[in-house]
Amino acid sequence: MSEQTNGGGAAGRGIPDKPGLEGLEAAWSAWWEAEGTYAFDRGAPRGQVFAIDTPPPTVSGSLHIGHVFSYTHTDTVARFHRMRGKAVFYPMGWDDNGLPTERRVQNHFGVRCDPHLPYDPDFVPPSEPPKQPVAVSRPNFVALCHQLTAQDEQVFERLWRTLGLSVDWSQTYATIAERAQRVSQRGFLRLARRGQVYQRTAPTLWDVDFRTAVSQAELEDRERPGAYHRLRFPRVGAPGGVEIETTRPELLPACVALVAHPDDERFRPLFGTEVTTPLFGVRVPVVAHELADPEKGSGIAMICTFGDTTDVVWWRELGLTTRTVVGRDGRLLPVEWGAAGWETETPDRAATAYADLVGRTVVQAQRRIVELLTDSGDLLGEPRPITHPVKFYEKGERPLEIVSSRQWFVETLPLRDRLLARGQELRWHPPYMAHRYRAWVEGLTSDWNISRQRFFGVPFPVWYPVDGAGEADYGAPILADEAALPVDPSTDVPPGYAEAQRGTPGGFVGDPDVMDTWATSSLTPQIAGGWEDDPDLFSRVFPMDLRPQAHEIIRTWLFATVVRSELEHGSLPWTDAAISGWVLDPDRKKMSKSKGDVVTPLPLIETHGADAVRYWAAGGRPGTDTAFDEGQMKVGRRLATKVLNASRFILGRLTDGGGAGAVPPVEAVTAPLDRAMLGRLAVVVDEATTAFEAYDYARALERTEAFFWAFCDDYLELVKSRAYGEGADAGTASARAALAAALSVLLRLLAPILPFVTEEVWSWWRDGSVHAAAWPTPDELGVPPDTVPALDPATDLVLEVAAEVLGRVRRAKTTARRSMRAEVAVLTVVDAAARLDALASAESDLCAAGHVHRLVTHVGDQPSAEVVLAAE
RNA sequence: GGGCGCUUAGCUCAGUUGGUUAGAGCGCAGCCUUCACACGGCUGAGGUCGGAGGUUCGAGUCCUCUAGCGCCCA
Repeated sequence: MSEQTNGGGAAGRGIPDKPGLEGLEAAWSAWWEAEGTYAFDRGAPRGQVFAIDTPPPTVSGSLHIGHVFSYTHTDTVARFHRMRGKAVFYPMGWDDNGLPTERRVQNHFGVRCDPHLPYDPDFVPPSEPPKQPVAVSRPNFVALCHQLTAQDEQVFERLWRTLGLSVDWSQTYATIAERAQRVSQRGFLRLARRGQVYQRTAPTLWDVDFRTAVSQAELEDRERPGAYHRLRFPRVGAPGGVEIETTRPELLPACVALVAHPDDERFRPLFGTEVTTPLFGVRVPVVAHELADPEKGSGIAMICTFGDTTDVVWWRELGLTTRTVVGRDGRLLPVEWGAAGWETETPDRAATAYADLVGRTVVQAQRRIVELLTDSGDLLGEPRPITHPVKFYEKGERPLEIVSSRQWFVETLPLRDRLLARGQELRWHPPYMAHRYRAWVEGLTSDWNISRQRFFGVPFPVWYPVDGAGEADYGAPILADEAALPVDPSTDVPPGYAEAQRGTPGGFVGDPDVMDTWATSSLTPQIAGGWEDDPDLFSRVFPMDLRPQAHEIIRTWLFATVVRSELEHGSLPWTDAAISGWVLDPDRKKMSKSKGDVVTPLPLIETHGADAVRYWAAGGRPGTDTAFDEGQMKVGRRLATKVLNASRFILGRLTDGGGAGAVPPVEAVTAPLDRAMLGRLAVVVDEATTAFEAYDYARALERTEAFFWAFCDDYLELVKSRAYGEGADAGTASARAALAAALSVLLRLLAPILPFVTEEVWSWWRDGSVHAAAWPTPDELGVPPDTVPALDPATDLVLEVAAEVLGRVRRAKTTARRSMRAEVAVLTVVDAAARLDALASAESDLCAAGHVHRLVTHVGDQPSAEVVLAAE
C-alpha cells in the first residue's frame, strides 16, 4: 500500500493507508471512458431503455454554475436508472446554431458577414480583431463559426467529464452539424408536404439591428419613456375634428383608420364617417373595435400599419388597407403620394411633408414630424410624457418594428386543443410546471414563424422559380429531394436546373433565409435518436423517457418539441419532463452574466472536488431555485472524505488481511443492534428508490446522508469493539457481516451523487464499476421487501436506546471536560421496561463504546441516566 | 393586470394524507491531540413556523384575507 493510490482503475486492489480525494476525477473519468462504463447498449429493447433528451448547451455562451447545477440533476437520475438495469441513452448535444454564435464570431474575429461576397478559400482571419470589422462571404463566415464552436465544445466536454456526467460520448450531436441540418430540413419538408407549414407575407415582428424576424416566444416587454401627442383629424363632410393621442406620431403617414370602442357614446356618431390625416390629407374611416380602450388617451386611437401588435389585430380583423412606411432597416421608405394605395386630398403637401421624413430612422422622423405638426397647428398642446411597455427582441437593443415580409409559419393555432391534451399527458416534475405550458398554449396568438433572416443556421431546403420577367415566384416553391439532404440552396441547385440558371429569367433562386433556432432544437429527440437515419436506434429510444430543462424555456424549447413530435409522430416526445430551477446568487437574485457575478465552474471543481460540487447541486430540489453556496460544497467534500475513512475502517475489519473476497454473508448478522441498523438502512433504500423514481434526487440524497452520518456517529462507535474482535465468535461475525452489507448498500445509494469517491472505495474491494452494479434492495440487507418500511419496533429500539444512552455518557464526559475515553465507573439508567430490555441486548457494545465498567438499570417512569466517572 | 412559486432558528433548507415538548446542515460557543477520519470527533445555545382571521378536540400542515420576495405572461 502506498499513499498515492487514488483511482487508476485496478479493482479489488486493497485499501490505501491514507485515502484522499485528490485526482479522483481525472483517474476515474479516464477509466470509465476506457471501460465504456456509460456506453449505450444498442441491443437493448425499448422497454429496457431509459432515454434522455439532453439539453444541448449553447456553446458560444459562457460556462456557468447553472449548467453544473441542472446537468448534475439529470446525471444523478441517469445513474439511478443505469443501476436499475436500464440501458441508459444519454447523449450530449451542442447548440452552436444561431445568433449567439454569429455574434461571438463577429466579436472574436472582428468580421462581419456580407452574403454578396464570393467565397475566399484562402481567407485567414486577422490575428487581432480590427476596429473596423472585415467583411467576409457567407461560406467564410460559416467556416469561422464552425472553427470557434469546435473549440467551445471541447471546453464543455472537458467540464462535463470532470464533473462526472455519465454521458455516452459516442452519442453527441451539434445543432449546426450535418445530421441536425438533415433532420431539420427533412422535418420541414414533411411539414410542407403535409401542408402544415405555409409561407405568407404578413406583418412580422422585426428587429432592425439584427435585420431578422422575431417570433412571439422571443419577445419581451421593457418599460420605456414615451409621450402622448394629441393630434387633430378634420372630419370629412362635417364640421369639426377628432382628437386622438398617439405615442408614434411618425407613423401618421401609415395611418389607415381611427378606432374607438363600440360602446363608447362619445364616438358612436362617428363610426362609418371619415376623417383626413393631418399633413398628409389621407381619408381614413372611423371604425369600432372592442380592443380600443376608452380609458387610454382621448379614447380614440389611430391605427397604423404597423405601430404595435394591436394594430395588426385591428388591421386583420377589420380588413383595413396597408400603408407601409417603415423599412427593414428601421428607416422611413420612399412613398409616391397620390399613387394607388397612397391617395390623398393634398398630394403636393403630403409629398413636401414626407420629403422631410424619408430615409430617417423612426426616432429621427418622430422628432421632425412633431416640428411639422407644431408648425401646421395640428399638434395640440405639449406632448405628455408617459412610461409604457414596448416590445423588444429579447436579445435586441432597439424596439421592434412590425414590417411586412415573407416568412414560413408552422401551423400551431389549429393544434391548440391537441397540444393542451399532450401537456396534461406529460408527467411534470414538479407538477406545477404544467401551468406554465398550459398558460402559454392558451395564450398563443399566432402561428409559429420559423424564418430568420440570418446566416449561421439551417437553410430552408427550398428554391423558387424565376419567371421571364426575372421575378421569383414565391407561390411555387421547389422543395428539395429528401435523399439529397442537407442542401444549401445558396450553393446547391434544385432538381432539373443548372447552376448557370441561378437568378436568371426562367431560372431559380434559393430561399435566402435560415430556420429559427427552435425549429432545429425542437427536433433534439429526432436528431439524437437517429430519426430516419438510423431507424433501429430510433425505435429503441423514441419516444424518450425524460426531457430535463429549465423553466424559462418551457414556452420555447419544450413547447416546440411537443409541437414537432405531435405533427410528425402523433405522440409526446417523452413521458416525463424534469424542470430545474435557477442558481441564485447569495442575495437571492438570479445569477446572470450581465451582472458580472457569474461563477465559473471549473475552479470550483478544482477547489472542492467534483463530488462536492455535485453534492451542492443535488441539494437543489427539482424545480426549486437554489442559492449558490460554497459552504455546501465544503460539506459535500467532508461527506466524501467521510466515505473514504469510514470505508477504510470497515474494510480493514472485514479482511483480516484477507483481501477482496472476504465479504461475509448477510445471514451471519445475528446481533439485535446490527439487525436494527440494517432495518433502518432498508427503509432508507426504500425511500431513496421511491424518491429517485419520482426524479427527486435531493430527497434520496437527504435520506441517505442522514442515515450515513448517524451510522458513523453511533453505530460504528457501538459496534467497534465487536468488529475488532478475533472473528471467531458470532458477535464479531455478525458485526462484520452487517458492516459489509451496509457499506455495499451505502456506496451504491451514494453513487449517483458522488460517483468518484464511491467508485474509488468500490475499487478497493469489488470488481467492476459501482455504477454498473445493481441498485440496492432491502432484500440484500436481510429485510424482506414487503416488511419495509414497517420496522420491527422491538429490534429498532435497540439502536435507538443504545445511541441515546451513549449520547448521555458523552454529554457527561463533555460537561466534565474529560476525554471520550474516560472511564465510567457506574452508569445508572432508569427507563421503561421495554427500553431497558432493548438496551440489555446491546449492553456489551454500549459499555465498550462508552468505556463503562458497570451498567445498572432500574425500571421507572422518569427516564434518566446517571454517569459516575472514574477518577482520572 | 393575470398565472405560478416562495416566506419555518443568524444563514441555507426539511417538515409526505392536520396529532405527542417543530427537524437538519452551516455558522456560533464549549470540550476532546480518541488506536477509520484534525479535510476530525463530541456536546450545547438558538425558531412558535411573514401578518390577521377562520375550520377543528387539535394547524407550520386546510380555508379566507393581507404583506413582502421571485419567476413567467399581459
